[in-house]
Amino acid sequence: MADTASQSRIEELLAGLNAPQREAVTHGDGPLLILAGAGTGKTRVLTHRIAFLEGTGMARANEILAITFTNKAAQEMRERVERLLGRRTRAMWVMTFHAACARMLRADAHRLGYTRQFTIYDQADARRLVKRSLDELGVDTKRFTPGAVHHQISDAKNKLRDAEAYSRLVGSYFETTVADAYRIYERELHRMNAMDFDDLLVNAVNVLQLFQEVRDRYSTAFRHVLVDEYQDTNAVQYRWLQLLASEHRNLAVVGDDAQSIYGFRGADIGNILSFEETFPDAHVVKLEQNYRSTQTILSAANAVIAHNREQKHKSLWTNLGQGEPIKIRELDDEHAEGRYVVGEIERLVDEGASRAEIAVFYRTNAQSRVIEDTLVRRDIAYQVIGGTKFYERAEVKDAIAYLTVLGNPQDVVSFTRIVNSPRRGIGQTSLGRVIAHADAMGISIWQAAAHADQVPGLGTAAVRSLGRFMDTMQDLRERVEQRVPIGDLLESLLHDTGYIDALQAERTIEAQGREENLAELVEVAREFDATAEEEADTLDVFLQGVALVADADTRTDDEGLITLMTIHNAKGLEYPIVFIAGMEEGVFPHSRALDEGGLEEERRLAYVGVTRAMRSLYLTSARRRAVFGATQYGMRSRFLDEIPPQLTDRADEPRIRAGVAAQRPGSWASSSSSTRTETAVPAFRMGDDVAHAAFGAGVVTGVEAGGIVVVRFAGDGSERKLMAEYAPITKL
DNA sequence: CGTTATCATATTTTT
DNA sequence: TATGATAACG
Repeated sequence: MADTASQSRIEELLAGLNAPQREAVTHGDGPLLILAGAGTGKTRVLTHRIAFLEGTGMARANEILAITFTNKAAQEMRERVERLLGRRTRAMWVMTFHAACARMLRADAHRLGYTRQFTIYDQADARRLVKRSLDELGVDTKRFTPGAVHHQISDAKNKLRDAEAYSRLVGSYFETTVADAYRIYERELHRMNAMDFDDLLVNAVNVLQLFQEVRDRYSTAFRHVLVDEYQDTNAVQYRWLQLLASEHRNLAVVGDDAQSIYGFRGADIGNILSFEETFPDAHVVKLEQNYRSTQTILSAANAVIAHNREQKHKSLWTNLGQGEPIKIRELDDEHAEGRYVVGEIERLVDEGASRAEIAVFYRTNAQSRVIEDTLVRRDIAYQVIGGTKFYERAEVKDAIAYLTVLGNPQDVVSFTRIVNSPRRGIGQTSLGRVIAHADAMGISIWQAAAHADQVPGLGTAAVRSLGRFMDTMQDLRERVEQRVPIGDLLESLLHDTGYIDALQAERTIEAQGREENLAELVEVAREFDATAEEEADTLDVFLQGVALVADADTRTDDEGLITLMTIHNAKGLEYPIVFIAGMEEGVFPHSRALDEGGLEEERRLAYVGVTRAMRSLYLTSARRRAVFGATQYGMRSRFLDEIPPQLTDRADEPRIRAGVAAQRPGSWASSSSSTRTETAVPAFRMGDDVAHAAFGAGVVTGVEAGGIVVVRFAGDGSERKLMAEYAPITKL
């Protein structure tokens, strides 16, 4: 490794890193803990370290395992490493926990009684199966919702407790019910040759633990294991990492305990807090210099997080200067809050800010609606991150389920999904008979359906309908065996099964949208076909890949779009200008978190939110907010009070120094917003003819409280609710 | 079997 | 306020 060319390449690699970053990058063998505060360049350190290991010959590409939580992060990491190294890195395992486990399991799941085409169930599939398990037990699924039960099961799995271990630990009636459901659920999953997300991890650990030769194979192969966002790992992931790093002990983890916000999903902050106890010889590096935010923002974040007990002390600093104070505004209600936020956005854009630089965060998705309404009214383009995801859309899931059944004939959940979609006249009763018959005979659902005439009690219409359906499926399966490209397969599938026809028959805008989504899915498949190697079993590789993709990276950096999202979704991102709305007790911190002792995690969430901001930060709250229809009065969030006043500009309080206070004595928000809406009400009456800038001519069909008028528009016949004062409407 | 009406119910969610 | 699930009806 000592030739001059590579020597200079390494120097280049290290140039521009600060001292602790360089220390982390160049660390040799042995466990390494990198405590990286927000915005301190942790991805940089990770990618440079990988490049360093490879560049110096300390590890070859196929000896490196780099783990992330999201596909996006994995993709980005690979790209950055490739840019640093100046070459492709196909042999390197840079992927999510789940993808790595799925890949291992495709090779070794047969040892646990699965085939390599096992199906991966997402949360919705899993919940459906839990429901069936509960039904089998005769449990009232209203008292014990499948969601809650699945959450409990998932939690157990994440702690490496199987059904037996779980049942030994529990006492309450709810828990014993869960234990019974857990047992049936596991049995069913296995019988269907299916795994849920948690199983990917659990079964990977099982394979490694039960089969010495498998463990040896992987633990020898991976000379260096690197993990991103280590604070979010749970017990299974921890165990999996331990097994893989057992041979070389080169485990490098990067994380920030202050950003652990997925405890409700089983993430164990203890993994990072006790890393040094687990690995007494661990080298620890702290990254505290932040390259993102102003010192004011960092000081606020530091001050808030200081209120937590459980933490590794860190103190973020920057040389970017103080910057402007944090603006804290208290408004009357959520509408006034929305108007304030949008008003500020308009002002900032007028002053030259790009819309893409602005983000609005909130604690719960429900909060987005009011803000969206206001943005629509003011005609400001925006995008919401996190809504319904591409792969969770019904039509996409249907199409995937069709493919899944072709590969895995035992998969009852997928079969159930597609058998009557589009409508074929095979209802619950008929399907139930087929399933019961399959169970009784010990055959797959596919086989039972293929011989529908032998299913007892099935009506002639159902037999005929099933026969037609299975004929189509049989033909499609032959095409799978002929290795038809997946794009083509999918396309003919959608036509042969009548799916497209049914959508077209609907003649609605939504159906058209669904068709477009399906076209996009075909496109995804075509891309896969184009890049796939000439290997066997491409269908299951495609399906398992698709199952592990959350959203199709819809996050666009479109120039003209304001971005709205929950704070959870904001982790890892940065924006010059950030608004956090709903800073009230009960909303943020969320009431449910308060009940369950999750205050520290809420505070970490606040820390994450605040540290996303580069230049300007706005924190807003509403004195009054409609929650589920009813008005609630919430106190300002405690997190606001944890920010030292000298860092803030609070318009609702007399400021210590003159200036702002002189210009606005008293409450700024209450006087303006409430009076404005009330004066606007009498302007419109039922029956008034009006004109709207965008929708055209219409007639007022109703007047509601809060200055809202209902207008039916002549153009498209639609009826819309508009804010009289803000909507661009005029009386004729 | 499919449609409609009513009622309960309501964080956050990388895979 | 909105959605989703079940119950009753056609």
